[in-house]
Amino acid sequence: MVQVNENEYRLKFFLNNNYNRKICQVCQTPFWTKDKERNVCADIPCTDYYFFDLNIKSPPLTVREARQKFLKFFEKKGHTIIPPKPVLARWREDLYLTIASIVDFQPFVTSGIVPPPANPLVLSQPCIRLEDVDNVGVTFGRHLTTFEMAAHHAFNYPDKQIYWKDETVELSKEFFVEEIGIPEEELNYKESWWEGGGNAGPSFEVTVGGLELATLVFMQYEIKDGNYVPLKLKIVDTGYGVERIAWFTQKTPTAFHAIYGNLVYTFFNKIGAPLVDDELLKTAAILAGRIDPDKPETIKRHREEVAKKLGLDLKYVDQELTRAARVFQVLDHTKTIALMLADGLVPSNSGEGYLGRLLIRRALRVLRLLGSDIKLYELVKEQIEYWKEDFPQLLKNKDYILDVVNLEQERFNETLSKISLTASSLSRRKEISVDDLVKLYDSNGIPPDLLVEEIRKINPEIKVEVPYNFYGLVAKRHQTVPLKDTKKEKLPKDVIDLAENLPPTKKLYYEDQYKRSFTAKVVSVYKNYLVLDQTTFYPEGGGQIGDTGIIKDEKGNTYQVVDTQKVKDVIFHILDKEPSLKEGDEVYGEIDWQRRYRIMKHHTVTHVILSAARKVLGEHVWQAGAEKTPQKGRLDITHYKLPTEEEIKKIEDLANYIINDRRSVRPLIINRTEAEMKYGVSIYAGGVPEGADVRLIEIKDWDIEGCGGTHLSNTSEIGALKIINVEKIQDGVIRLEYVAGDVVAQYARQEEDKLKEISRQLSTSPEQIEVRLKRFLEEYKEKEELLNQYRKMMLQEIENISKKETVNGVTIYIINLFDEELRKEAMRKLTMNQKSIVVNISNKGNNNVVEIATSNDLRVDKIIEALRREGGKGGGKGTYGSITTQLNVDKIVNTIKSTINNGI
RNA sequence: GGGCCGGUAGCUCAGCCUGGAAGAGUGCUCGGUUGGCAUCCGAGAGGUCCCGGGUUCAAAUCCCGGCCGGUCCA
Repeated sequence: MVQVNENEYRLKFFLNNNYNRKICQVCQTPFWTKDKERNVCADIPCTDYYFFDLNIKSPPLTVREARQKFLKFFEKKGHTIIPPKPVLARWREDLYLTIASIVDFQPFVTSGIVPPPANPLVLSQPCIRLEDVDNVGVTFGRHLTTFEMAAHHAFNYPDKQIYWKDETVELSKEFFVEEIGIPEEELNYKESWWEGGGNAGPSFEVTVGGLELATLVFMQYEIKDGNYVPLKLKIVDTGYGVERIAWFTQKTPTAFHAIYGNLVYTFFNKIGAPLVDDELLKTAAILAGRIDPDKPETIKRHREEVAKKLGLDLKYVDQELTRAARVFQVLDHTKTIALMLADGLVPSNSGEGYLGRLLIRRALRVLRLLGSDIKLYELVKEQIEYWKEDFPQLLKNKDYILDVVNLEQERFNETLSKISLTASSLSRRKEISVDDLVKLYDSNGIPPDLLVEEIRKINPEIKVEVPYNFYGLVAKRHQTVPLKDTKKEKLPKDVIDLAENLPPTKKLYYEDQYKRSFTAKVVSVYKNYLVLDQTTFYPEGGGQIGDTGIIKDEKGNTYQVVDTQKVKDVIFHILDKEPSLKEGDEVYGEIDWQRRYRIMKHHTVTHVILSAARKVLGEHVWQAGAEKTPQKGRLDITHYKLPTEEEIKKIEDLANYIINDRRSVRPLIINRTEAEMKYGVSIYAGGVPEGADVRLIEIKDWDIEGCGGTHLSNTSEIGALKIINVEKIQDGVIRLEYVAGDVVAQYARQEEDKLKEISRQLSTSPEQIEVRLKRFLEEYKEKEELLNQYRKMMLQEIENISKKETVNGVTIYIINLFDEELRKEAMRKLTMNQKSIVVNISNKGNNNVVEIATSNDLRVDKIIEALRREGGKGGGKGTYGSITTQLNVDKIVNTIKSTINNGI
């Protein structure tokens, strides 16, 4: 940690209100309090939870009430309430999940590029953090995967100060004292330091009765090369734990009771787990601060302490708390699952989607350990019911959520079905190592606890143990040096460097998307890369490939533009050869319009299809990638199963309806914050653009999304759409390929040509191709049967066909069969009788390949050895061998005979 | 984004480490047993060992590349 100047924390507010700076006797952290007697920071693990014993004025608050109280209070204090963002941070390219309220404003607001939606503002942001997923339940509410972070933010610009440290601390004091009714002496402001996302600053943790109720962060530094550089934009970033406030006021046995109310009992009931005594749970919760998640043995100790304090049998306590912890874990996970899916997460085996699958599988595993056969979706349904007013998106996407949970359960069952097979094969061993368990879990997803349970059923004696830190060991297997992001650049490095010093190119294709030609001045020429002051050549971006065309100079030279690329705002025309141009020359440019127009059709139709897919498949559909070329369009969408043919037809029909409905298409450029507030984060489906303003493409009453591409001005120009291919490219991602406009005709022609070619090869007409093919296949089968009959005949006669000699009581058959199938059968048949050897000699290039088989009372070894001595190469084992040799047939046979003569 | 595991008969898989004739169970077909079913007995059909390349006299097996599936981690 950095050496922090003490004055950062020495606020006027503290000094004027008789707060004292103390040092915690346990953790040595300085903190501020009005209580002269206090010498511990009132935070776990320096103390146990003792807020149960505090007298506060507030009535018990549910999560919703706590949230409302917070929002209303800060609204009263001049803050504007803004709505929360989704739990999936899709406006961020470096994060999957919304882990804090400040994430909503990164990176564009926090870096000062765009203003916040209001200033100061207040919100309650549902967040998801999976770091502590292993600790949920066993700490009885200390750790959760989802929580609401209530926050008031103030953005202080050099020319516009809102408020800073004193006001922030005072606001928090007023909220806690006046609204929650906490005696001011119980408030503690722990000095702390916060760092994240390249920023840093001092912070206070507000602790009361063992609970950290809020953190107040003052973002005032940027970390540059290890140094702290003061920020121009100083941000008040606070985070109040809504669930903690609810628990604090309700004083229920555990935080789960406070968050979920009656749902706790519903879950115990539905899962079929007997309830656990409240007094036992409360004691466990009070002492939960003593658990150190990094030291699994502390969980064991925690239970011993609970048992001791209540004078109960440890085995009983352990059993009861284990059961309760598991039910709590299911409670927590099912809420998080519902929230993730409601915001459009599609479970997958990698990327964002895996986070959903992970939680679903953890929940399913725990249900199994609880011995419950309830369907997970029934529990998720309860969560939707419980939270529907707080998070309306749950109800809106209920069908999708339940459908996915059900499907995921089925998939997990398939994985689990491997357990019994694995268990029975492992149970024969005496001992199973932890390493084996880790490998099985890592590679095959077999949960160790379930596996061991199964193995013990077969073999109770076996030595096997699942260590407490099992999942830590799994994580260790994955610790590797992170590879540098090897982004594929479309331009060589020297060209990219060149762009650094060039002015941005004026984008004529935005002024008029239909513009085909233009004149411009040369800004820079490097090899065959040409930069102009303005251009109508569209550079590759947003999935739309770069334009091609021609550029002419005043001397009458014509250059082909083979591709167009950009580096930031500098556009490079890539020419077919190095031009004889210099800075300042005037040139004329013209894009290949036929090509570009097709690209535009494929681009606009992509937007039409995306919305059609959302309408048909569900709101969760998100663009995972796209490419538009003159030949076809390609759109990758997130969806949890391969769409049926019916669904694809519906999408196609719907899109064609919009095309025929002549919808206007127009670009609009608006401020990013305004765009987000108005249209939501779905405008980022195609990626997150840079800059303060975003360019949106609006198809009237149909679709709106951020896009930098060139578009038609009306959907009717698309003409027609045909989806030509649908495939699953990875778990949770479906690829659609399609053609539009006159390319549909081209595509039809291609298919027609293929059909004609096939017909030609089958010597028939396209009309009769099916009948012809059927006949053809029948004939093929008949021929094969015929061949088999001949083989059988040959086999029956094999003794007569082969050359037969007897040496030293051993019968030698010499054959020469090139049909491999027949040869093998023949060799088998002839070696059925004892004391027989079959030799097949066939020619291969200049060599003879000798295959030797014997009846099972003989061995080939000596013969092989003899032939090797004569220069052959090869080997064999038991009753079969083969060797390649230059010897002629007679020599081979003689060698074999003499070997047998000498005793085999 | 990265790691690991897998792809062999319709299905479930063994064989691969240590290269040498493609296997088991189940299902299927036929026959026997039975009043019929289950069971049992016997026979048979069924294979691009994922694809491509390399090493080798010889590749399901070893090496490299690709495709597909599973799984875990971030």
